[in-house]
Amino acid sequence: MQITRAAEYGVLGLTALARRPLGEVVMIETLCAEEDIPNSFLGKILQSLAKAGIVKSARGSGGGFSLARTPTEVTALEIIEAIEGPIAFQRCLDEDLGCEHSGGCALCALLSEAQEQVREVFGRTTLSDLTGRHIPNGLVRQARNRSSETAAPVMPLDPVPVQPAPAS
Amino acid sequence: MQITRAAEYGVLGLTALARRPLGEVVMIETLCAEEDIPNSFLGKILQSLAKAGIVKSARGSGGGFSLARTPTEVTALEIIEAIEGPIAFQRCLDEDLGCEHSGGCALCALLSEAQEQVREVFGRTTLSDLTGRHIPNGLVRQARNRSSETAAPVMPLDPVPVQPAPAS
DNA sequence: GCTTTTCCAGACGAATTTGGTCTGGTTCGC
DNA sequence: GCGAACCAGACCAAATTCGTCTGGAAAAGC
Ligand code: SF4
Ligand code: SF4
Repeated sequence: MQITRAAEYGVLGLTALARRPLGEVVMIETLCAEEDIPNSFLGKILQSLAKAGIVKSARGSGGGFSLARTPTEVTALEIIEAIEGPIAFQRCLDEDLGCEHSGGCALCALLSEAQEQVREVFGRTTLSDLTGRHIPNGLVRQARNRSSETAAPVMPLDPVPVQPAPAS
Repeated sequence: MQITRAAEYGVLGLTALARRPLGEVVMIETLCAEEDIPNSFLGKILQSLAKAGIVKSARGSGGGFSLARTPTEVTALEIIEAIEGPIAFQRCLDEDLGCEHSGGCALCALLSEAQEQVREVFGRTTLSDLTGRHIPNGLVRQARNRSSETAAPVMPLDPVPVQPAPAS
């Protein structure tokens, strides 16, 4: 009953991208550093996202990834399903597999209801919503490392030095 | 992003039990036949349910399992969490593991919201709700087998011969 | 007290999924 | 042409899932 790491990294990676002006091209390595994601893994994840038309990729020197749409028009549901495939709580709710009992199965009905709730929550949350209230995980870790050098054991999480919102 | 088979079988097994008068003792084998569940697997699942105080077990000849509470007082959430452990969409939402970024992580907030929705749906559905609208999977399979002998390809799912609701 | 029947506890293991890495390409800018 | 970057897929280790199996232990009946 967990979201996979791939989906988690995918969403986080996109917030890193969405934090920038629309259309800016960024290398995988940069995104990984900002959100603390294993480098080559994010590469693979972004490929799925590119196929789904959420990001655009540019090869060659000066290349990287950029958002294909504005962050307000990309939902978390799209991102997650692009990476993990359709959300399905059981095989009966998966289009491909199915279950012969699904007609009269009470559990199937219950799971279907729960699943719809999840899709609703993910579906109404856009990438820009997420980016707005997100503190880049990489920054958090850096701050923690610095403070441990200077002996303070717990980091107070001061006002965060995120880049100012794009004036749009 | 799936409910495990164990949880599925657990819920189905309990509907089989709840279909009977409260307190009736039934053997694993009988329950398995009714809902089409691998025999020894259900044994293990029922052990967790017994530890959680949802069913009572009786050893020896004439033994088996019985519900420890009325079906109206057992929620699907209890059943599922007794089997799978607490529902947690990510490590940050799991009490034991946790994640150091959880403070400022937007994804964590989103997953938390989705997860609460699921818990709400499961929490308000009782075992008696489920039993009420459930057609035992074993019966469905038997009917299918019979109809395939007599050549009818699709089974119409007639009014089902489930035992009448306990007059209570 | 012996036997039969049932659950109990946990070891065991095959299959699948997850969480990545690596390699050999391909495409682009220069 | 060269180097920087993505691309496609093979590959792999670890974890999890989905069970089975075995040797008990308790209860009932004789
Ligand atoms: S929940 Fe019911 S319908 Fe869905 S897979 Fe399980 S048995 Fe089949
Ligand atoms: S969602 Fe955010 S807080 Fe939760 S585990 Fe992932 S990084 Fe940590």
